Amino acid sequence: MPDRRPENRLLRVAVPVPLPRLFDYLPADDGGHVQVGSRVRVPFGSRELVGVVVELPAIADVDTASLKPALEILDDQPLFAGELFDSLQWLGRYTHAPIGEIFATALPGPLRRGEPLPDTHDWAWRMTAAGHAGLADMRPGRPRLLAERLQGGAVNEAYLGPDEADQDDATGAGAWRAAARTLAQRGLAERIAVPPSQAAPAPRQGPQLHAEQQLAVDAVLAARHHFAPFLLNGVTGSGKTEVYLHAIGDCLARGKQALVLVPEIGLTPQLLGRFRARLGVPVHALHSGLSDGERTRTWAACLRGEARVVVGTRSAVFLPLPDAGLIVIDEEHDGSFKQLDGIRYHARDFALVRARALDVPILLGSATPSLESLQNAVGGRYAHLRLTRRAGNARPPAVRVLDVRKRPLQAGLSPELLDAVAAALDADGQVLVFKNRRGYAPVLLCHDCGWSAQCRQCDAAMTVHAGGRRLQCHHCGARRPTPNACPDCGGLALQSQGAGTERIEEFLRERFPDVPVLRIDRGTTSRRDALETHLARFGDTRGILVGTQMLAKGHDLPNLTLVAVVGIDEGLFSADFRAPEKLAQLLIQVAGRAGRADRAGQVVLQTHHPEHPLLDSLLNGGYGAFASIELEQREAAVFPPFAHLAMFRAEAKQVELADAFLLLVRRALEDADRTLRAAAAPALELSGPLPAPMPRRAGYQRSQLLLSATARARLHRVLQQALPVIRASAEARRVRWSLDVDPVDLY
DNA sequence: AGCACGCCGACT
DNA sequence: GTCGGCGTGCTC
Repeated sequence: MPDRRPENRLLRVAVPVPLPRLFDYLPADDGGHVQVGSRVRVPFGSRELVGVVVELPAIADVDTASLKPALEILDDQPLFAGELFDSLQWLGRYTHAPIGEIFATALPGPLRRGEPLPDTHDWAWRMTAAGHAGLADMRPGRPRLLAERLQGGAVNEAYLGPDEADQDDATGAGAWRAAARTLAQRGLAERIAVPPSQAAPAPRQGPQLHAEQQLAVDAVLAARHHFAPFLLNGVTGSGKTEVYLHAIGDCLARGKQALVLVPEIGLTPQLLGRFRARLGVPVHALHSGLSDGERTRTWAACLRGEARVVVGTRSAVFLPLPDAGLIVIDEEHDGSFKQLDGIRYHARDFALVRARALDVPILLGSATPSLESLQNAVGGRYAHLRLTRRAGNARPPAVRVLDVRKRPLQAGLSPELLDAVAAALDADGQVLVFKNRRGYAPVLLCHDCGWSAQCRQCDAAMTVHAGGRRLQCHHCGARRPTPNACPDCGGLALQSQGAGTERIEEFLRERFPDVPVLRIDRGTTSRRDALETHLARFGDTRGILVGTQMLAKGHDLPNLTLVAVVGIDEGLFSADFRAPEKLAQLLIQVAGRAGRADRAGQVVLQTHHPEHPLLDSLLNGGYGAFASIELEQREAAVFPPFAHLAMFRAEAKQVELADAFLLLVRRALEDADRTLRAAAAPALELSGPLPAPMPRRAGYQRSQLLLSATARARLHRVLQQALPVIRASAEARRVRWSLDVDPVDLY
């Protein structure tokens, strides 16, 4: 039996600094009892930091001469225990990130700074004695309705309305809370702290499941006691959420916690309202719009097992789940699950690791699954559940491809597209003009014949550099000057892609002066709730919406009869191997916005490449057909999911410094790979240093180096061996650099 | 990452 | 004569 007495134990602490090692401390003078997973305040150089205890080595085993004592034990119960502690260790090894930074990113700000775990009581309202006496004299109205309800006993603040479905509905919860405050001002009611709700869930009956949904639910319930990954592949409108609700309801009935991850844009009040109304337990939301205090209380409520259901965005994957029973990832293909800075984790992938460690089922839902997940389903690693039927009678929209080669374009819009817009407006419909301009590097395109500049050595488009004067390949680095005329047809209509949404909006305003034109993009809609507000004001009247990604999902637009998609050609010929997948997902999603049960919608795709295989497979065989062709191409080209990638990025004031660092990285990786080659298996492929998609940003020159390996284990071993050399180099300190395992955006 | 220590230019 | 530039070294 090891000696566990605290006075004979050191604290081995993970400190939030970018150093890949742990630091030992003598026990704190206060002698507080420490456990692995608790936070401690420690001296570090000339400052104080909050770290996490990861080991309690015996004093006898360590040279204590240079050790300082810890200052304060911050938790008497560990914040990271069991599964979460282990899974975070795994994440550290997988991302090759310092463990101290991993723990720090897993915690909400206040806990990271050392504040105590907050109370997690609920608030309730109850009548005062004066209230009971005064009820009879009250005038009719909302306050009186509420007072009558409170007569029956205190009511949790989350359930003030007459109907639980009202919660968080702007007019619902807000108005009832106002009524409660009115009562309080008159001394008729008071707000009291109550222990968190322990009530058994009071779920409500949902609609009857159709046969496919029932099969899916049965499959999940049959596997509910163990780790089991499911891909729930359901077309738009097929009722995936109903399947989630049944699985979650079962999880709650077993007294377990459920975690639901949704994309940033997917966490709407409507979704929360639906969950709350149906599940009959408090549903916690976790997203970037919450205050530090709210996030921290939710974290604490999870740790204490009080929160039974949490719906959250990416960072919710770090919540402690002592009683986990189920994890759901909605829209699993969505790019917002990947964190792009700091610890570059993928919430979907980490959730899978956690589900395995927790030994619970995990449900990945999407109408347009990622090729990674599809491949896992095809390979039998995930059970593949399909929902092919649309609920109700909703018909899929009619899709028309418009060939715009040699057509006169105004603000990038063809006359035929404008005719379709006019017709839809004449029929009192709403029109969405969707401009796809998602971070693709600019490619060169001939407007006359559709030719685009391709690299001679790679199967990829070249990107436009140096203000349009040069073409460069991001795969091999090849360069050549931009041609003056199209090499195919001799035309002079070469253009690098793109009229922006502002230009389109301006043009449409002039062209259709008598209807409202609303532009929705990052520029007009930076605040979180601004989208809802804008769309609410736009209403159901005839008019035109112009926008990008943000309009691809979310808010229902029942009067939307025409979706016009422009600017897809850069996606068809992007240098990014993931561009076709993203474009196909986007097209399916945007198209799904048109039309309702009673009125079929219309989708118009404007392109220079009406015969492109992507459009052909998508239009004729749907996403499934597209995906199987695309998977074959990925396999042939040895791209994910048939290869595993990692990306080093570097930026510096001078390109030379960034490139010098990446060259050192390259050499270190090649050395490491050579020493491992005895272990057989094909070698690592390296490409770079190459200029990053936006080669200059904020005065910094940015370069990147891509690694690719067919065996994941090899990729990790090479990184593990090379990283100490890389970190210790003088070059590393002259640049800002990062390593991204499983990068999603290469260009 | 911070922060301290340390050795070279334009200012009270 | 000093204030401050950022190179480089270290953090239990």
